[in-house]
Amino acid sequence: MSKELAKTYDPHGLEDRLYQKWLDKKYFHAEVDHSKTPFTIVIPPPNITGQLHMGHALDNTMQDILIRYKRMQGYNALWQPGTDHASIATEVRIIETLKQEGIEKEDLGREKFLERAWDWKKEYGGRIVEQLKKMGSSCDWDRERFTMDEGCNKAVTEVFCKMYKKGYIYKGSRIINWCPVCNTSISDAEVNYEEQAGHLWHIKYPFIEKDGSVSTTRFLEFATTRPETMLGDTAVAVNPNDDRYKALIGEKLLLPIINRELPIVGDEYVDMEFGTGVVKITPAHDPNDFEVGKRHNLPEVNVINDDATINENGGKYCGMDRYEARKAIVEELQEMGLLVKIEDYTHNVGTHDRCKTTIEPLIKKQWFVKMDELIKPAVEAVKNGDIRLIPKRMEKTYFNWTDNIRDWCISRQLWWGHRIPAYYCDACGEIVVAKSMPEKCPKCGAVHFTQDPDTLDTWFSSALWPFSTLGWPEKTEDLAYFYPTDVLVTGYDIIFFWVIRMIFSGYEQMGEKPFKTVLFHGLVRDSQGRKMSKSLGNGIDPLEIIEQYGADALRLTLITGNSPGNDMRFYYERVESSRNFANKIWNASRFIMMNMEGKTVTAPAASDYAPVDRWIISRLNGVVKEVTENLDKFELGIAVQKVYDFIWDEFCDWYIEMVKPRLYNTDDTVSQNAALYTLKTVLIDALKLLHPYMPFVTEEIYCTLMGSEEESIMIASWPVYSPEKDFPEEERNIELIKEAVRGVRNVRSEMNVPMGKKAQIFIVTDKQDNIDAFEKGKLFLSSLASAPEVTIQKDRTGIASDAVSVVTSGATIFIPLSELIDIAQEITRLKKEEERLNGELNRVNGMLHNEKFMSKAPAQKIEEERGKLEKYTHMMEEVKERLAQLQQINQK
RNA sequence: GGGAUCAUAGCUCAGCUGGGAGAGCACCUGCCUUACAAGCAGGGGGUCAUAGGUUCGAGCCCUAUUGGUCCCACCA
Repeated sequence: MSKELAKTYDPHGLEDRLYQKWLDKKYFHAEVDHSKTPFTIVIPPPNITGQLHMGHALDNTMQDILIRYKRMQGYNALWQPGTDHASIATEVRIIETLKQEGIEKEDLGREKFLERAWDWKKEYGGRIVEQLKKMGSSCDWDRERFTMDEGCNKAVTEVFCKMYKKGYIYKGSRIINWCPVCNTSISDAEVNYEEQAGHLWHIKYPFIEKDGSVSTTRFLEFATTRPETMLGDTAVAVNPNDDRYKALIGEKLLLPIINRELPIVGDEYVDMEFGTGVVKITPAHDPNDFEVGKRHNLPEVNVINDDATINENGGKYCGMDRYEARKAIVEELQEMGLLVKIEDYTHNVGTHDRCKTTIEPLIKKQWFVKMDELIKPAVEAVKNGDIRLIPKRMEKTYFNWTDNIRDWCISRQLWWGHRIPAYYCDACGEIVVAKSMPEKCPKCGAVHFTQDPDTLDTWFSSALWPFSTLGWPEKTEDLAYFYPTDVLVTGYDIIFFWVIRMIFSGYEQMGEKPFKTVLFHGLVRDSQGRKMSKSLGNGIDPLEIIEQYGADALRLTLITGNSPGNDMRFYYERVESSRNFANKIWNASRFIMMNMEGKTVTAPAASDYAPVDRWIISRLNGVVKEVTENLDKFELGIAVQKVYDFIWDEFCDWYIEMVKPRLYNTDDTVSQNAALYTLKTVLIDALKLLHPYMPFVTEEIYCTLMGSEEESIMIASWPVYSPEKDFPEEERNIELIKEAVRGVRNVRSEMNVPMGKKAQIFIVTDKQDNIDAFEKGKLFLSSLASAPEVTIQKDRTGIASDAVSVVTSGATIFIPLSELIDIAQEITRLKKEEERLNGELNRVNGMLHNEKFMSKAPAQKIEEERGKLEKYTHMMEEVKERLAQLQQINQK
């Protein structure tokens, strides 16, 4: 033994040391190897601005579990890591720091700004990676990538040019979501709708009569939540089926303040039930009005600047902020007598998910990805099961988005990101999309070009992540071997941002899905179920938890009792119990090693194993089978629960205790060796099953047990279920003994017999099988049941009639404790037992006498129930007989 | 408006294809039994939201209702 384990489990100093060892040994590294089957996961790249939070911790633990499991199973496991440039998030952060220095982004200029951004990346980009390492993540760090590294840039340019040629990328003037604070367009997915208290202003516009005069008597009333946009009104719409208004279609109204003529148009978009059934149409500042405008060829009058102030089209309101203008316009309308009323009204307002600013719909020239064709294979893949979403219900969310998909606005008015590879001829304005600055204009022959100033949506490059990280657009061996990847693990909150976009990009660029399975997890919430957020200050720092309890405890906590796609609450108490579990294995291992000290433990002959050895081997075998199946079905929480129960309950609380007498008996070294060997081998396999979840503590124990730091559990082979290790006979027999032990303990506890007080027990059964079973378990039965003497016999000969009796399915156990027994109390206890058995018998009999059950239930089920009937009948007889006896004594 | 999801022990949650209700924590009782008090042994506690239905059999499947959470749409 190279060293001993410390007395208490302490993760400090252990985790960093082992992680370094794994790195040094290159265990995380994967190379193309055609003799092995690849298993690949690409990491959802964390933002370079990011700090490790509980979401990352959960996400990475799940991936690490899968990767470690598959690696142990002999797969060529690659966990591809990297980080995301997070264009807008990073740019905002840099602007903030610049502001602190009193510098504006524009003053610095694009080039200097990008220098700052790269400095930032260098300084903070590595931070999140170091934090992932603290979690124990077994990523292949030699392959670490960045969405703006050379390879990814190449992939982005390639895709952009390819899709432009195909007509899938186009530049168009459309209404887009504009963030006046970030000063950029954003995609639909980046808009959050928030309920806000506002008002509904009822306004009326006067008719322009046929003679051209403005009516002083005829008005048309409507309601709006945004009065300031009236400056851009170019029509008023009514529903053509609306009897109240259809005759008015074609007539004209006067837009007050601006004095613009507005036609009344008929459009079915107008809801007759809502408000007055009349809608003012502002094509330049409302997505729906934009559509109406297109249908009726209405002019688009833009009245709002990029910074959300009113522009020159707003007449005297020019220069005012949108909310200031709102106030002023309402006042003016009131003075003109055109304001009918103001109602309180709560409605949903679109806000930018990054900065929470109310977005402003504006018509802008932007770049778009045409989605209708691209989305088809992505829909098909999920429909036909080529890509599996776990849990399955996520498919609904997925289809909900794909069915209503709109073109994706990909251009951003930002500097930090992939610059759009579009060049404009300085002479004629011709657009050339190319991988580099063109030499001369294909249209006019001029040689000077200006590159489009915009950058791409950050998700454009993330969409390519599963193949860009493997070398695409080059045809690399890595790509051929590791693509498509196996599992994508991520939160359900980025299905639209990322998952769908990776899927259609994979099919479009690679002609193949990017991954076979998507495993979703939920959010980690605080103990009160609230989202962890900076503003609430309720975030729990995973690094602090690791510092306090260790990464293993954190990992176990995040996985236990968690099922795919479900949110979970985080409690310190749960981490503590996870840490306690680590301590439990630690001490069990310590105990086993202490007992092996100075002995050479060898594989025993098959006949030297005790039944209890075969029992735990068989139980382990069953657990191996189930846990493997659960892991294959991505049921990580269920799997680890089984490992936990096996280790703590069956292995520690039962097997170790059962085996102690043999360990302490130096006379029978054969039996002692069998026990030690079983302890050791079962422990090793249990550690292996646990390793993906708790990599550090399992590695530390494993190496100590093996006596060498050169060993590693993470490259050891995963336990395999084997039918030869099934011992149903021993499982049954040991279960009988456990039941007997529990029965004795139960009675002793009820009667307040202290541990120290030993009492002889008699085990009575007329079944030879059971006698044999108890006979073989006699040794540990005695210690577990605090009985100095255990007598096994076929009848009650020689047992005091006032002994306490416990009826179990294998035998009736008598404990002669005459000085303690209270006959009346004993009768009550047995009557309760009789009642219970009666209930059981009624249930079983009910089933077995039900003709329909007998004819329809599976034969196996019927057999099962028959077995129970026999068992309970026998137990009932025992109880009745015992009761009769006691009642007799009581009468004396 | 459309959809998803949840409702199980005091709390937080498991419960995989329907076949006798589980865990952790908390609580009560007794134990420092030489691996572990971060522990051991024992115990209490659930009409599985409500009402119907399908089935020999429902926590699980179907329908409706109530309450909570979330996503999508965005009727001015």
